Amino acid sequence: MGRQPCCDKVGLKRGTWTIEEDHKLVTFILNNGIQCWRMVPKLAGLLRCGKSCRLRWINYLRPDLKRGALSEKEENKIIELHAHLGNRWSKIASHFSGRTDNEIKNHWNTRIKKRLNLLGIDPVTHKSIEQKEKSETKNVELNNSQNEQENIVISRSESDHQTASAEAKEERINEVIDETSNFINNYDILFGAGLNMVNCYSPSFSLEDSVNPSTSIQDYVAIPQWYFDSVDSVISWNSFNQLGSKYV
DNA sequence: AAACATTTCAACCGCGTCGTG
DNA sequence: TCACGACGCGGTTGAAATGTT
Repeated sequence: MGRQPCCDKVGLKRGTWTIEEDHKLVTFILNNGIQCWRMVPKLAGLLRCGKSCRLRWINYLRPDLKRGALSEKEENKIIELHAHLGNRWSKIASHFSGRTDNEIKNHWNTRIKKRLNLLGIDPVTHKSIEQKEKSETKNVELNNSQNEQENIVISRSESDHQTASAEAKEERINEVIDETSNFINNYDILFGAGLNMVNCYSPSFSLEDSVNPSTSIQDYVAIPQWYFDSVDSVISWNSFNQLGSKYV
């Protein structure tokens, strides 16, 4: 058989965590580490499922978490990374020490999306909204013209058909190249990061190619997290109590 | 001061992947 | 190889906080 079930959900507590629960979870993890999330709530004396404990620890209780709002520099880095990685929040978060995927995702959905929209950039495609609309119109026109061409081509010879189709493809490729270079120029002006977007479109592109040249690669690599020898070496309960004041 | 609207973000849900027996 | 279950991830929800009228 496979592994044992994570938890039976009957009788388990849900919703906002209390200070007491946080205290129990932090004490347990700092003293024992995490072998298996399924066992954590039982051993820590919590009426929560392992999944809930994991989430609480990762998103809120980890001692290495940064507190406070994301800086504009961090925001810009998120935007850059999102342009390459899309909604892969955990991948994006791995480029920031002390920030969680949930935090970045929330920040993206509540603030960055709006900021990009205000700047006239589509947050999904990272294209200029105006150009995106143009591009969509062009695509419709292109499809229509292709349909027309196809109707005409039916009566043409096979070789004529191939020529028309190749021309339409070439035209479309040129359009995409124009749109891409315009967008890259606009994006570079907006964020001024020296972002080498051209490389994004090359087959050999890697994330290392795209980073700001003034930033070392190490800045983009998440520091390995929380290896604990003892509770006292990492966090004191005085500092934890300060965190706890958030709830009062 | 109260009522209502909007924003924020912690927590949950469901799914895909991977490990185990 | 298969079935089962833990884990991790991304999308979504809803309560609390904040802003506006």
